[in-house]
Amino acid sequence: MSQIKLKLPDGQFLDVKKGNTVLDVAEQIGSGLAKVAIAGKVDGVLTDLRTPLLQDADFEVVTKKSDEALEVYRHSMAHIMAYAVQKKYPDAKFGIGPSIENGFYYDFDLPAKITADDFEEIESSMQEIIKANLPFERKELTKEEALDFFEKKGQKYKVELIRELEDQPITIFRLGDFVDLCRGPHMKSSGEISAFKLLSVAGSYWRGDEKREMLQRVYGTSFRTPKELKAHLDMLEEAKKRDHRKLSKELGLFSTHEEIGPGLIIWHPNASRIRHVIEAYWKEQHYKHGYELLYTPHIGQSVLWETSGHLNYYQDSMYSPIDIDGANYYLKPMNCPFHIMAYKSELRSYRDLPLRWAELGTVYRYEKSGVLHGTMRVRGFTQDDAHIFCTPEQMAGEIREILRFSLSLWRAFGFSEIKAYLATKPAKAAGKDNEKWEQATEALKNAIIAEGLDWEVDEGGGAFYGPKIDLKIRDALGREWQMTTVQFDWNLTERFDMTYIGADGEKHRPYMIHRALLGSLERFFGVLTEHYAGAFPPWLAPVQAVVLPIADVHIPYAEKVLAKLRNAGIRASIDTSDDKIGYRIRQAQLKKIPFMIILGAEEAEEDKVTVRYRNGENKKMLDLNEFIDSVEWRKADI
RNA sequence: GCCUGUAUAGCUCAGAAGGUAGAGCACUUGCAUGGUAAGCAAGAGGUCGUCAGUUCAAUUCUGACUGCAGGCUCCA
Repeated sequence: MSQIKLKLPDGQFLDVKKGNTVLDVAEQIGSGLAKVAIAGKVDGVLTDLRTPLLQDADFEVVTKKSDEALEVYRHSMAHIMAYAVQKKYPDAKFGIGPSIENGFYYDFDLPAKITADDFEEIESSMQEIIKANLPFERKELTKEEALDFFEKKGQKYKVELIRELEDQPITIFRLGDFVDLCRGPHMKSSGEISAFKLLSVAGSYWRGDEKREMLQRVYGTSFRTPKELKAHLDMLEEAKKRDHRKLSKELGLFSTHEEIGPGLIIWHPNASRIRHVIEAYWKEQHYKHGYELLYTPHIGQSVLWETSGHLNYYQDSMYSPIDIDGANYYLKPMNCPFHIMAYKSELRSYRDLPLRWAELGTVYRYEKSGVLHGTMRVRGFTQDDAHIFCTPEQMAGEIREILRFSLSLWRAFGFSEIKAYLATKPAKAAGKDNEKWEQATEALKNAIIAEGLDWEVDEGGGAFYGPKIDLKIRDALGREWQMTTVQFDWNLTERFDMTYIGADGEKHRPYMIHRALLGSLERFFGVLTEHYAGAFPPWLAPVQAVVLPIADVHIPYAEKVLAKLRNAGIRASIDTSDDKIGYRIRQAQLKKIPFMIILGAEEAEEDKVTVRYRNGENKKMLDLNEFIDSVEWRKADI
């Protein structure tokens, strides 16, 4: 038997017998290690413990504590769940069952519908499987053997998958009576798993294709310990509490109406106040960053959308035309053509560039009814849009500037964890303008690196008209939201035949960059609401302070304090209802108002105020002016 | 759009073998002027999402539609 050479993480080499399994090697390194081994990593690929090693490789043992082990756990959980489902429905056909962030799922084709009521039964069946401590048995088959095996079982989805597999041999895993096509890796046995819970069931298309069969997908979550599981379930609870749709009802933020139409948002006074503050800050910052602001119409004639190409490529997302005097007008799904028309209304010189034109532009897009979600996904929304027209030489600097600007906005709104995704040339743009693509992609990459952002490449994720950067921001619950997008566009400049006169006196094509920093105000507002759980920081809070006189006799003094607060530009209100002070404090607390100014005989006498902070903290007998000075009522540079 | 649920007062939710409904909060009024998360009492408020079907009778059963929810696909 020949030997192979494995390179361990510490740089040492280990000679082992060819054909030894990952587990054998772990054993060789140390029996303690073998005990805690969950899988191996061979040349960076997660590999099952039972896999024989056939050639020299970088070798690493994945132990219980690593994140990769958690993936293995969850993937194994998916098999255990599938086994439980097979016990309940022997005719079940199986789709796929991977591990995902925070859990796992499995897709089933079943003779009956699974509902949440079935979870308890399936869970206890899973418990039994775990208790039985059944081994996961790995077996290698040829493609023919595998096809034969699953065809006999009537597992048509597995057969379809195997047909497309090129790797030989094909591996299957057996757990009790459940045999699944699977690359692995898996645990040694089902008993090594402890904390799990089934969460939900939903439909999902086979292979994500809406023309294919609809399968039933059961989602579950699992962790190494019950404690971690509980922490995750608590987080889900917390997310429910923070749901912007729920908070909207509690705080009076927005509404939608069947009579108006789905996905169309009515902003109520409190949300409108917040939006006003956001917009005011946004506009001020844009002027500071060298932008000009534009206002453009909501509709435009068909010829505009023909030129832009939207009627060709984007019509599915556009609403039917409106006939005006025999001409077809379309509601705008994007603002760019209008900005381009503004550009084209004059002859432009290279001396005019760059032009940075921004607009809070409200657009309308047809979104499938099933995707609508609160203010996060709607049919009418306002983008914080801008278009930058520049020379090719200016491009890199402009990108850099946009990123920096975006980061400063996110910081201002209280978000600090940001990740960039560099979307490169897609297959459909293949061949064309390679040099341009490379240049622009390079500029985007350099900007990301210069800003010190965490990032990864989204290979082929760019639009057909140019590469882009998307920024995802992480909220207080650790959830990621895609917000900022910065996109190159060589298509529209061409279609609209945009030009500028260069230093050489000749016409040149400008570069165009689309960008939205917050994304859309509706979506941003939803994220902001959930991030702060409705307890907006003072500068954003619709009501910043409420004045609460203890009893009627204190109203005159309270009015005086209210006037002073308002004079200082603070959004303050007064609650003179005849409820007792405890009740009014409760009301203010439920409305998450940052400051309660409580005034009674003592305060009136000494011309002081008592402040109750939103967190319950109480500061008695403060000087009003000193209190006012202690709070950031507005972002410094508004 | 597709799958699975779901729809009762402004909100959160009960409810009936098919005989037109109830609580808490909110709201209105009265009493109480009360120092840090719900004072007391009374009152008002619903064609039980819409339209059909079955039935002597439908808010309850059936179907369609619409909205909403969780997913899938798509996306700011």
